[in-house]
Amino acid sequence: MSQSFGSMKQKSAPKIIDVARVAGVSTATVSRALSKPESVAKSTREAVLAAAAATGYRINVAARNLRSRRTGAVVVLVPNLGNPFFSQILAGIEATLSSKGLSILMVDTMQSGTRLDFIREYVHPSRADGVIVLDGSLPQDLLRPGGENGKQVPVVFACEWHPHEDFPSVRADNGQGARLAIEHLAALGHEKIGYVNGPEANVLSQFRLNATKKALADLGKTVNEHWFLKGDFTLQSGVLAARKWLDMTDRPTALLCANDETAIGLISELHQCGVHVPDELSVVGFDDVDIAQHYIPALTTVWQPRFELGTTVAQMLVDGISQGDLNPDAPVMTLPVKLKVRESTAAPKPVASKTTAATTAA
Amino acid sequence: MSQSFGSMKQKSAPKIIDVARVAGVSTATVSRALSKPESVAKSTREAVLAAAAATGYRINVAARNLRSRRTGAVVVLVPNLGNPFFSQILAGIEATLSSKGLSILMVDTMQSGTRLDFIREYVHPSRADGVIVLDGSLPQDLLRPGGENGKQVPVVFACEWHPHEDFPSVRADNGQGARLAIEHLAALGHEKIGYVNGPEANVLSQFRLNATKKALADLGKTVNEHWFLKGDFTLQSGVLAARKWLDMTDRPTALLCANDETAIGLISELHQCGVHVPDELSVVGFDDVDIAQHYIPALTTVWQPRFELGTTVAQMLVDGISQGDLNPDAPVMTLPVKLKVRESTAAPKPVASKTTAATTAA
DNA sequence: ATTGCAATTGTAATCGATTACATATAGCGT
DNA sequence: ACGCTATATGTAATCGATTACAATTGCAAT
Repeated sequence: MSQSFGSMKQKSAPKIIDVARVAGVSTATVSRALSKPESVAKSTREAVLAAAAATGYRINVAARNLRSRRTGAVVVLVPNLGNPFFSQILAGIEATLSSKGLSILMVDTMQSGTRLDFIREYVHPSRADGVIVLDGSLPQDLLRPGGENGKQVPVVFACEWHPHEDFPSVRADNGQGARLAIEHLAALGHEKIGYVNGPEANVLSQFRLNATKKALADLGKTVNEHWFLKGDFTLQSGVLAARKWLDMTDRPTALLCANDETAIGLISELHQCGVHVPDELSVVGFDDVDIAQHYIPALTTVWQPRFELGTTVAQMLVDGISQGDLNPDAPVMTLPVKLKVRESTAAPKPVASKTTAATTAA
Repeated sequence: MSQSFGSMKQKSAPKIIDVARVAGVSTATVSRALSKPESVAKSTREAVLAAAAATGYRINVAARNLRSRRTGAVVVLVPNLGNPFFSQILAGIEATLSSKGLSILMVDTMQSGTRLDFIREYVHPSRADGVIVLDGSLPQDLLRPGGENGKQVPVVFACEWHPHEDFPSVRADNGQGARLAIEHLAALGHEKIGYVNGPEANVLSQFRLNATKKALADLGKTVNEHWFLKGDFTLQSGVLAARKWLDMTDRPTALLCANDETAIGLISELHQCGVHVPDELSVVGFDDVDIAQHYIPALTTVWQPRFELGTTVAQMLVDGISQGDLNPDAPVMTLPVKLKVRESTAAPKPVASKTTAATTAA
């Protein structure tokens, strides 16, 4: 009854030569039939496919990669996988890359932050065919390895970018987003408009901040530095911003936040303190995360095409990989944004102390 | 002035033999010095390391993988990368795997859903050293490939699992979570308690649903099928649940939702319709996503240790990989949950029609 | 019939590391 | 001094596919 008789030998995984034998052709033909089907005769192709199916053949990726000097993988450097903002972008990247047969090596630059060498490992032709960077604050030499010797891995940026380098990149029109938000607030009648920034070192923070100031200036509004608060994109930084706002003597009547998390943290803390949005303060977010329209109040915010950002940057990289080179003239694609006006913004409430209310009357 | 003189030959990437030459040793020694440093004399090791640094040597991963019959990669099958619920878990997985030098191949089973073969590609020893599955609804044969021939890839589940298979898995104590939620509602005085389910096919949905019914029964509460609504974990399904609740003649006074998204969609839609939570309906979520405590009202919900779920499942897999085998007795780890009582739950409002209010008085 | 070209297929070198096995050296007990 | 073991290193086979190059075949044009 024992099953361990000799004939039951553990046949190891079938290799290309096994398929070749079954199909009655050479390994070269099998390889071609599988990877470049149009280069073999129809009858041969069918025989090979049948043999592959019969033997249960599965290609050994390492062997192929070694010989063909590619990896079939793209490294994605994410600042913080725990941040839901990136999930839609990643989904877009995944959709495009997987449709091209490329796999995704996901690296969290925050987790791995202590060991830059760990990240450096991945930015290398033997590791990946290309790199997508969602983190604008990585040291530049990490992405331009080697210098003179050997080929570089194509690198593209999405969302964030390196201000002083010219890598190809795809981004949302952050400047336009800030401008739309400020114009919306101005149109509602706000004169005293502030801003809650993201991390100072972050290129998006800087860009949105500058665009905000410019838009305010263009509209002839006061740019009061006291109304420009620091933050770091987290819910908690919104909470802190709320407390700072409460402590102010001369409060802005509207705040644009560097992202939705900040806006939500801000509104929630104000709510805890009995301050109502938008009655006492108008708040605008940035990104239009899924929750935004279901927040209470529904958040007025700048929508970004996050999924498309992902698909676009992935496509850009795929094109670059297949062309062999990527930086003809470092294209920068800027995708349009939209302002979603919802319930967290309203006209400022008439100020009791001043008699500006009178001016409203004819 | 031309730079293109002959001596400026394009030196290709240095290989192990180049390092060996510089260090004055054999390739075998270089390999050992780099991967098993303790097996080589101290002086040699230093010489090799210096030579590696001098030449700028970077290992060719494909070559190593081919020879050593491993991949250094773990496949993570995510149901939906766009869903922020998974980001914390992924971050935990990333933290643990990257600390072990394993890279992550991220595959979105929803994106790739139309082509199961695409996913099958990844569940193979030549592609990955192990697989972490966050999607309980994948066909089983996909994860148990081949059958008799060849070795299997170790597979572990996190969060979700296969009800009829015994893969090792790590999960939150969903039953306890549902029970805590129901007990909390009961303690507040609710008699009419309902539930908004997730996708019916989802194992979490089923589990939470059953635990909810059991908890209700144990407490002697009515289990009214009309109060058990369908859903699918999305914000939108919460919105629909709200409309169904509004349409009811005999409404429950409290609803437990299968996840936070549903709860938030529910509350936001009720808010739009002028119904106040928790005054007119108590709502409990599940998962404690970051936003939950900053929602208005702050969401009472069941907290799950998401990051730890990730680190734990990754560690389990790493152990399994190093032991060569994984399924000694298919361990199932259940991590504890906590109920976070916040502001979306309150005692039910006294019913006007009945005179039950009188019973409250002594 | 012969040559030339295109379409197919086969042969064998090759990708770059790891590792089984062989060899050399050093240390140590008797 | 001898043999024995442990440690360190070298030699060369090996992982499993791809692909340059050669060889074959069929067919059309001359």
